[in-house]
Amino acid sequence: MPPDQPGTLRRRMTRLSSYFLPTEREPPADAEAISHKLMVRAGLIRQVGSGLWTWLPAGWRVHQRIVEIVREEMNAIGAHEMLMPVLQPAEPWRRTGRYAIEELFKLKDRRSADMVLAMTHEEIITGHVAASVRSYRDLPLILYHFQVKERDEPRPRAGVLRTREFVMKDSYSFDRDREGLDRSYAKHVQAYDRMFDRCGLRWYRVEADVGMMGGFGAHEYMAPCAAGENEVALAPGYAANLEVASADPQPVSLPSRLDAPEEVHTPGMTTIDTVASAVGLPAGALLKAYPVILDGDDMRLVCVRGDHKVSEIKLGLALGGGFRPARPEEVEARLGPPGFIGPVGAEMPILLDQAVDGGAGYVTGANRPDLHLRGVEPGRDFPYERVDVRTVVAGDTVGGAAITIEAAIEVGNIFKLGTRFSEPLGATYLDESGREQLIWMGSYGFGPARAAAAAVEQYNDEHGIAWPRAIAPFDVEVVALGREGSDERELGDRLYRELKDLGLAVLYDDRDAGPGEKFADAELLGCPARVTVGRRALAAGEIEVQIRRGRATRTVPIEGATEAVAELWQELP
RNA sequence: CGGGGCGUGGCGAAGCCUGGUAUCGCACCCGCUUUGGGAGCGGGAGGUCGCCGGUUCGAAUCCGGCCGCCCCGACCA
Repeated sequence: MPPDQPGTLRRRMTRLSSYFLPTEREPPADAEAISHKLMVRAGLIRQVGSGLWTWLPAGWRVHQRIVEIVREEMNAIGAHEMLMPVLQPAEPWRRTGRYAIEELFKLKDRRSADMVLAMTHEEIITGHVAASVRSYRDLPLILYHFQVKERDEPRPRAGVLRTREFVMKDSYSFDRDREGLDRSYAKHVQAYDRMFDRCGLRWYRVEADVGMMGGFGAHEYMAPCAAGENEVALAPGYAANLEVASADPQPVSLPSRLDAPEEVHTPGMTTIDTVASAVGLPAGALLKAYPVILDGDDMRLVCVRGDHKVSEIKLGLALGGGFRPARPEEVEARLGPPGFIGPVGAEMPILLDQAVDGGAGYVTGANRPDLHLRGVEPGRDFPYERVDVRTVVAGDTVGGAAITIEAAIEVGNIFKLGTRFSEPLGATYLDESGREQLIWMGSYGFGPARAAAAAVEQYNDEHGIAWPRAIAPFDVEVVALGREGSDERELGDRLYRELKDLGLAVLYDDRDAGPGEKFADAELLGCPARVTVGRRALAAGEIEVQIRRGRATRTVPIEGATEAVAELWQELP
């Protein structure tokens, strides 16, 4: 799909009477997310199947405006646009080990060769670079494309927020070493910050999990909104995905020390809450024991404060590998009855979360039925290794400031891959001394569809969407009241032409519909400014301009109205 | 993958329990009226009730199987 060049979008005739903008009065019955409801109602998107969406003309204009912003910022950091196929041979995916990914669509061609539908393009781009880059003189490089991604998602949801097919801008950086990668990464940070600013989104750049791909660092760009699938932990100067966030815990009042642990009878009390109220202490004065089995079949006992939860992501990072929770029979065999386990006497390495105070007495399971221990001191009563594995909670502090937790949707991510792909695919170069070296890579994604949906999530009211100026389907919607041939229509026609000539993208509602319907449709679609030409104002020598966000209206003299509207538009958010 | 729900003209719903000629609102078409907040009156078109099978004189309705879609969780390279 060739992009619209600046200008061509704007010269096109866009009269609503002959445009395909099917609005709906009611949202689809199965829609939950605001962006899902509004984008369907406003005639921007339509569903084809689970996680499969068509972009209708007005919706595609939004998409393409975002694409153009992204393209400009990528070009500004010296990246080169290209295009790679979605349908690919399976072979390079086998080489990188990604053929096993369940989300990867797999198929066979007519000669029964294994093929895949790409979910990203590391394999192919790295193959090209491996084949053509020979020397350190060829580096660094940043290459990118806008291409469809296919992912067999277990659960598509919320309109275009999580789909099985979507366009992504993916770029890939190639450098000779780690420092070079850091520089390419920094360029992307700069470009991405600008992209999201220009799209008019509220966003955060947060520290992210590097996931199963390993890697040397990653950030996610998160747009806060109710329909978001992620949570971000925020404090002044701090932003992280909740999955990996770290913070100082809130204090908990602990009982005075004991010389040695004492048994407490706790019949049938297998939960933190029941034990806490039985001993008359806050949940944070208890230790929660979480037994896990490592990939090598070894067992570890992870302990966090009773009022905290283990973050499986952080635990995975701390363990440096895969793990699973121990099954009840494994707990029974190696520790004690589930519900009454604890670190004292446990014959396995113990990982103690750093929120647990070292020199104080905690209540823990006794590894015997119906018994807990009080006054248990880490170090004195059991050996441990310090880890940071808990999920932070709102009210914890970073640098003394309390964090808040907000739902957000991931709209972009940037990732230091290192040599994860260059190694299996043989992407190397010769350095100055003629030695073969692996290329250091980064990969960077941006989802225009998600950015569009996030904008709808962030900017809407009971009447519909209120687009940021930069990505609205049209800059101005002209609503002419009255019928064909009336003075209102005549002036509407004129304003439409003049606004277009000034370079604005204008949608002109020239339908033979009532005023209520026109206003309702205009506010649903959400162009940043609406120009109304009606008899009332016409008689006074004025037209009316409504700013969509906030819905404030003002009148403008007909004389010089076009310039006034264009000036006003420049100042919109 | 676990749990829950839904499938009836373009959209939203009722009817299903208790089997008997498919209903309502909006949208659509024609005519007249109406034009600053989703208009009024009159006339009209449009549905294999997701699919297949079974029970029955008769199935949107009861039974079985399948398909599709949504939500929560798990997952999300």
